[in-house]
Amino acid sequence: MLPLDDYVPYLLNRAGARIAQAFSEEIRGLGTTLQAWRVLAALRDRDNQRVSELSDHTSIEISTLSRVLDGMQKQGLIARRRADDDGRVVTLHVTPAGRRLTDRILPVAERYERIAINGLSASETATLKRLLRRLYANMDALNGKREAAE
Amino acid sequence: MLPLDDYVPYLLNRAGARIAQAFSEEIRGLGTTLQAWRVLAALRDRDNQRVSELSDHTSIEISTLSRVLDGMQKQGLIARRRADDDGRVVTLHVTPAGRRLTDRILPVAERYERIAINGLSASETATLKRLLRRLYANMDALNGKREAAE
DNA sequence: TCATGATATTTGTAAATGCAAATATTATGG
DNA sequence: CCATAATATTTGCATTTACAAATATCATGA
Repeated sequence: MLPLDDYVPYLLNRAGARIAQAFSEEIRGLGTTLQAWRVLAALRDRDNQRVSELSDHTSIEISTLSRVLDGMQKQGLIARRRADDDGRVVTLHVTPAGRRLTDRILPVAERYERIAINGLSASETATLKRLLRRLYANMDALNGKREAAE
Repeated sequence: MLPLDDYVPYLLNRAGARIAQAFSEEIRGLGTTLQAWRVLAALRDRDNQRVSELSDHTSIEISTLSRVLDGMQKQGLIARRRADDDGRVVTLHVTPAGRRLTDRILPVAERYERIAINGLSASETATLKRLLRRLYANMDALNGKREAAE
């Protein structure tokens, strides 16, 4: 049978797409993009990440991310630094301008979180977050298995 | 504060991206794409949808969708038909070949649903679905408000 | 130490995407 | 009935994206 609105990947995509769409439109007014925000948010969580880590934390494919970083660097939002202990690794750093932009986006991000979970109780929100983390872990386990098989 | 993994849009995107990624890779072996599957799944739910409805149900931007439909039409998976009561409207129909492809993707889709919700109880799964529908409705309400303001 | 393989990132290139404009058709008010 | 506005879809075009290949650096074992 499988009606569409009982299919988790569909529900997930649908909700995510709507939030991303609305949020993107809004921060366009701040002269930036959703992808750039994902990078800034990840680096706010922890600065000094390497490109591959950032790719993981933002869900941006690594070669795409490389070019997103080009753009952000040109805008002076981030800086690339070559790791001194391993010359292959590039680490990313938020500049003061990047921090200022982050601070302007943050209230918007917080507002969209509130809009998204509007009408959910605190316990429902906590459950939602827990289940979403579990979904991610489930998919991640699958990835691990596939890589191990190679 | 806002740590990233406590932020609903982030958790949503992250889980959705992982599922989409794994599923895409898999159905590539069937000679098709995630976007095409979204169209087929939506039309399986209800055939005869117009382009704008399909855009809504698949979360594919309408001009992008128009070209996805071009490709699927060339592959003989769907047919376009002009509505006889309104010449502006184009409705979409799955062909027998499209149905055969759908039948081959369906078991894969069902498997990914199972993988995603692995470890969740039936009641947790039901809760997850309910909360995701609510999130979508919340964002949709926002859209409605914005359009009404114009 | 040197050759070979592994890892991290970037770049080449073709395809996908999305905004805005164009096109086609229908609805509405005078 | 006609002009104008509204609606549905497609197309022009610049940007973004992703796969594969290239590049740069490091690790390993003979």
